[in-house]
Amino acid sequence: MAGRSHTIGPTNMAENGIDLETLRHSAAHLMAAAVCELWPGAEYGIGPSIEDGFYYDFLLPEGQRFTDEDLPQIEARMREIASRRPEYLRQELSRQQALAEFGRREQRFKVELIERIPEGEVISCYRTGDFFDLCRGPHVHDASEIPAFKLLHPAGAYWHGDETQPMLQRVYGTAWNSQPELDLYLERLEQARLRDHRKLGRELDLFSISEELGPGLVLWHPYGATVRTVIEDYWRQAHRRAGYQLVYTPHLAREKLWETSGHLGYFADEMFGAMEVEGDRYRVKPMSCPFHILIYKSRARSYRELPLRLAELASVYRYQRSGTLHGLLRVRGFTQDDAHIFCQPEQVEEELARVLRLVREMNARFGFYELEVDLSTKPIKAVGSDELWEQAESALTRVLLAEELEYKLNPGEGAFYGPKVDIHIRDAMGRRWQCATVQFDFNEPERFGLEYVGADGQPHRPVMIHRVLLGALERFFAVLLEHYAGALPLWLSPVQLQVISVSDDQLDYAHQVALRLEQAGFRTEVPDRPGDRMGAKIRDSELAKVPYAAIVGRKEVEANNVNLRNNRNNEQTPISVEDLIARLRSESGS
RNA sequence: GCCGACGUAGCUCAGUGGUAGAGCAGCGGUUUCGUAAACCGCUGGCCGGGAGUUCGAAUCUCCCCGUCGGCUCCA
Repeated sequence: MAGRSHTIGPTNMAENGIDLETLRHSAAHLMAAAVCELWPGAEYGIGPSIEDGFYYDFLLPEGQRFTDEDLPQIEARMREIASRRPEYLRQELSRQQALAEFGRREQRFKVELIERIPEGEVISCYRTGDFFDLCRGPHVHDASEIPAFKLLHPAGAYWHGDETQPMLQRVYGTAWNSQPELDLYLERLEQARLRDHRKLGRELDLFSISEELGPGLVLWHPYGATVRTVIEDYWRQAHRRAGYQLVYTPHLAREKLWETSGHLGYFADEMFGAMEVEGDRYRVKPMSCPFHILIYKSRARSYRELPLRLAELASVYRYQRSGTLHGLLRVRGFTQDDAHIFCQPEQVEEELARVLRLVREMNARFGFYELEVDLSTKPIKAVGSDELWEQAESALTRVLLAEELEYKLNPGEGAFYGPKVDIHIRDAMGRRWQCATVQFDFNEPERFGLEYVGADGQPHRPVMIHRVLLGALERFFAVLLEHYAGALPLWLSPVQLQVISVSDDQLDYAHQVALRLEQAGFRTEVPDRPGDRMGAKIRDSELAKVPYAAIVGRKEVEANNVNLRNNRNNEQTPISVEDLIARLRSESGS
């Protein structure tokens, strides 16, 4: 899950005990040993340790599949094997020996793996009881050294992750150095479940996805739409400040446009089908770049007006396979905070630096301070000259260094049309999310024949940079919700304050107070369901994660003030409405 | 799309072949109350959809749709 590579537990550091990677890898072997005993003739693929656990892939005889009920049985067999304390015995084999050994055992996946091992590399295997596996190691001494493990869920997984390959049966598990650590991890999984944006979205009445509407299409309810509007307003303001010009473009275009851009060639699988209009074919847009390019091309451009930064909150539609949809994190219709920067080659570094600064500023505003950067470079199949790539990659590297952003290099992982920088944020649970991405594009300026007139009076080709900062509003909203567990900061809360009357007698006063707050620009509600007691209203207010309640009873009416209740820490303060407004202003940064 | 699981009231869930249930929410009434739930009553379901087995299906079988956990891909 690129957008959701969850790390739930503490990092994989062994505080006391065995290195967790070793431990988990050994647990994977133990599980494979158990599976091979229970399903004789099972073939095994790979079984690595992963963040928070391990898995192992199997091909069971006669196309059998694991079900949830199988897991306790496998786990019991693992414990039984572990109680015999089999040692993990290392053995180095020659290529021929290894091929013969796994050939004899009819382990075709292992044979394939051995064939892929480069000449001259040591081929090592590990034996655990009757289980024999190709493996680099290292491992624990014996199976009793795995103090705490649990199998989590079965899943299907293609061999080498390739759909054309057979689908293997994967079992995920987790292993820790002690039972309390395992318990803590399971508890964190439960915590993550509680702050799942899909659950919060329903409970807080923020959004829904309706089967009648269609999978992967989002309905933003009034509260959710309010948050989105706040995000959008801030975004527009920040972009205008940063020198962007805002544009709007349609949701449809002639299919021909996507031929020109090249999207039909390599992106057709993700585009919704064509519709016929007056003999012409139209497509719903999966991205906005061609539209922004057409704005650029609508007249001759001078070097004097570059960089031209066109930005749009653009709703796009992409056909995602049904199995990949996931709440707001993976949808078919979403809104990118898209922008395209057209500039002269020598302006590239400055533009990149500005984008990165804007990424920092915006993420910080939303409460994300930790950024992790991936730089992906030229893949084997690519357009554009080596020289262009070289320039762009070195510009990216220089800017990352200058901005003091540490980055991870992913050689060959760039898009075919240009190198890219992906920026990940870490949320409150330590999970990593990709939101912002900056990509060079050597393809489209060429295809659309973009030009500007330079100081020399000659036509030149501009450099084009695609970038999103929040990514998609849907996904970003989901990340925000999970980050704050639904308790959004004051400036983002759909309802910032509720005025709660002690009895119905103070309702008039409550409405007067609310009116003053609304006039001061705060989103305010007065709960007035007849018969509800103050306690019930406070409870509802807390459950709705409204940051503040202003309690008004007889005392407050008399003193012409309110009793401010911080719903998040139950702090109570008598305060005048003027002071309350000042306080809310300062907290919300407005 | 593929593998597995699941789908009962708006929500959370009970109900394994014999008349569809609970709590919360909603609605009506009574209560006017000081920091997380007042009380009484009522409404609400083609048991995801379709086909089949059966005297009889929420329950068993098959197909479809959707959701969830993965694989792949990505904002």
